[in-house]
Amino acid sequence: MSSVVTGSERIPAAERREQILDAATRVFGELGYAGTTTDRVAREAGISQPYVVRMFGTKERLFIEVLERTCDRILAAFDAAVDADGDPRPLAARIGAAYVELVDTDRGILLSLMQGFILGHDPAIGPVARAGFMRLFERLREAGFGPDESTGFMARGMLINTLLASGLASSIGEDRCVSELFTSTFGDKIGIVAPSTQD
Amino acid sequence: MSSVVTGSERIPAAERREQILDAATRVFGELGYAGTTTDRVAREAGISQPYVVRMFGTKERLFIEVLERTCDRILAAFDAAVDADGDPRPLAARIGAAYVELVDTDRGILLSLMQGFILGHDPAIGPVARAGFMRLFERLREAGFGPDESTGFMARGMLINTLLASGLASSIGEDRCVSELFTSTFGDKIGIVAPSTQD
DNA sequence: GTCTATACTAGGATAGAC
DNA sequence: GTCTATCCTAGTATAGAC
Repeated sequence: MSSVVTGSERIPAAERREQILDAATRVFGELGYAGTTTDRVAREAGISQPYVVRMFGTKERLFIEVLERTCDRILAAFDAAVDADGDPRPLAARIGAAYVELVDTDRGILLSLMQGFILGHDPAIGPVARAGFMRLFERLREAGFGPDESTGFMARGMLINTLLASGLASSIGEDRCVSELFTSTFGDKIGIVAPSTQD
Repeated sequence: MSSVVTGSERIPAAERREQILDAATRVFGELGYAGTTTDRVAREAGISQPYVVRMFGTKERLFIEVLERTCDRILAAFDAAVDADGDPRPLAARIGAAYVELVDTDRGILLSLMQGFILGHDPAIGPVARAGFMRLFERLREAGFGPDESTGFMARGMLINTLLASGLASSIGEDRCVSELFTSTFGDKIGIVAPSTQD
């Protein structure tokens, strides 16, 4: 659950920055770059719209910061999975699980990254998104996976992102085919995405 | 190569409709729903902005029509691959190749569909996008593929869409890792996405 | 560090002529 | 069937007070 900010006390800039980035990650993930307004981000962060702009210069720069932070976090999750010696599962299973668990921790991370990827045309954002994508791929290669296996990982990741973004998860249980699809995609981790009954 | 319309003679509504849908498919695919302006679509179709709105009512409806048409075309390509008795390759290879070849025919199709998937939050567009996604999945199931295999197909499709949208294709040859990734993703069909040398 | 007020532009949609 | 003119809202960004 992401902490929803309410008031607007006078707090250190660095901390406010993080709050804004958290809010922006959620909103960009849901509405995309063009669909997001700085005002919406501001309200979710509990501050005024001009302050968001003041702090990041432009909406574009805000998005780029979100993208980079997002990518860093996924890499950190990969690294943690690689270094988890206590875990008896094979490396591939650990990294896969780490990615799926990010959905639970903060799905804005995966969604905003996905939004960045499909913005390749944009002269400022495109290069950042492409670099992020390749950093993820390269990290898999460095972890010892071959080209095909790494590509397979990325493919499954893109499917996960798309399923989350599309909102299909809420039809699990209603539609037999959707259930099949999610079971194949998430395996025993399906509980993370399946909506609770009292929705 | 998509035919770029220039003039604006008086032509039958049905034909104009198709021109607009073609243009809209391209533009939505590149810029996303929120990022696309009806004016841009109009200019690409060689007509005035109000006429686009006049013909489709709202930008939202235009996008929904694009989405549905797009989905129909992909299903048609799948069906053609299933029914291709002359082709000696196994069914899985034929369907995979059919999807990749759509990139060549009209990459706007894949991109605009992807843009729809990512818009699940939208109350009007979300349901259409989800239905489209499931139609594709179900068609694979009907063609005889199991849940896991069908899911694998969708995953590879989402990766292809993401790679196209991100614009990474233009770095093939420049970056060793990018080349690896594209070779793994597109196999011997890589020529379709690789940019020609005199770019 | 944070706000209010506001300037300015873009863009969807409508009216109505031809 | 298609255009021009235009309305109106939304949204980024700036100025400047507190």
